Amino acid sequence: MLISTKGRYALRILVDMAEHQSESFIPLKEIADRQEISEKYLERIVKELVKNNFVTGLRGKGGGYRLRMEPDQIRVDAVLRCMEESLVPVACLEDGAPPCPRAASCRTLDFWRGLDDVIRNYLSGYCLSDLMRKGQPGNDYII
Amino acid sequence: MLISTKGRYALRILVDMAEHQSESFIPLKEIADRQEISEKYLERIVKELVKNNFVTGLRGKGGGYRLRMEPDQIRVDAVLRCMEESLVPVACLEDGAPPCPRAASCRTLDFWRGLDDVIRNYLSGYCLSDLMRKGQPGNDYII
DNA sequence: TATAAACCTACCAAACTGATATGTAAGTTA
DNA sequence: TAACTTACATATCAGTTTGGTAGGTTTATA
Repeated sequence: MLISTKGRYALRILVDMAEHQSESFIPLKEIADRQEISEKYLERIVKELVKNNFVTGLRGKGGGYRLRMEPDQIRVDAVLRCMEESLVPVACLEDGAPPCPRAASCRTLDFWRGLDDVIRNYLSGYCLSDLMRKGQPGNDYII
Repeated sequence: MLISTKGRYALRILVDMAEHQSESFIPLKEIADRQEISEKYLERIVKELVKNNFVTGLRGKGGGYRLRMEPDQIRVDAVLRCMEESLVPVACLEDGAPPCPRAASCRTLDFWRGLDDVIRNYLSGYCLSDLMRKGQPGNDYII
């Protein structure tokens, strides 16, 4: 599986926050209830989102989490990349991977690179606001 | 990882066979040597290829494996699909998956479907002969 | 009969996945 | 100040997948 629950849940959390944006903070319990995901598991995920500056947390009563950027400034691939640490379809293309000695003569490498490009391309076209309105990117204000 | 070594090795095995096609059979040891993959591990992979009718095996001295179809009749996605049993980027889209009760209201489902489409589309455009000449599909006879 | 090959079955270590459990720290309100 | 609420921290864990290895059996050829 290219994308695990961590990546999927992270997106759902952020979309949820975006759709319930206000001055105040949203407690994780609220999101967990709405999204029907265990609060404890969400904690682990939100932690990453905090570390990567997508959201801020505030402790104590009235606390919770809040987006740190506007939904149209949060790129989906950036979110996924911080949760998954690799969105590459095959091991050969891994970022830190040792250079394959067969690369020059490999018949399949270009094929995998093409697949990687296609995936990258798709992912880079979306930001959080695109997911909120369930439309395709670039289709703003069509009504 | 979307594609494991099994899928990758399977493609390399088939390309290797295609490039060394003849009347006779190619022993697995030969392929293993050329591809620098353990013969024992290849056994497991070729077994699937036999079961799925991509290759035939012949036992005994002078035996080995041989393609059962022309390289331009073997689609890459068919090969991968029989090795990986799922080429879907997220669990929600799994074939046998129980229908998600949140599907109707899910903000991310369409996004994932789009990703799946893009991947499917790319994979379905290639067959073994495309990999042999390291070109793009449809670029036949440019020289 | 010796040999080479496919074929078969079982096992295994390491990593990854998807969590749960049990706290502690920091704010808010009565 | 005590109670409460919330984020934040750390450890553990069961199950699955991945990428193999080991050892043996069957079938064909020379």
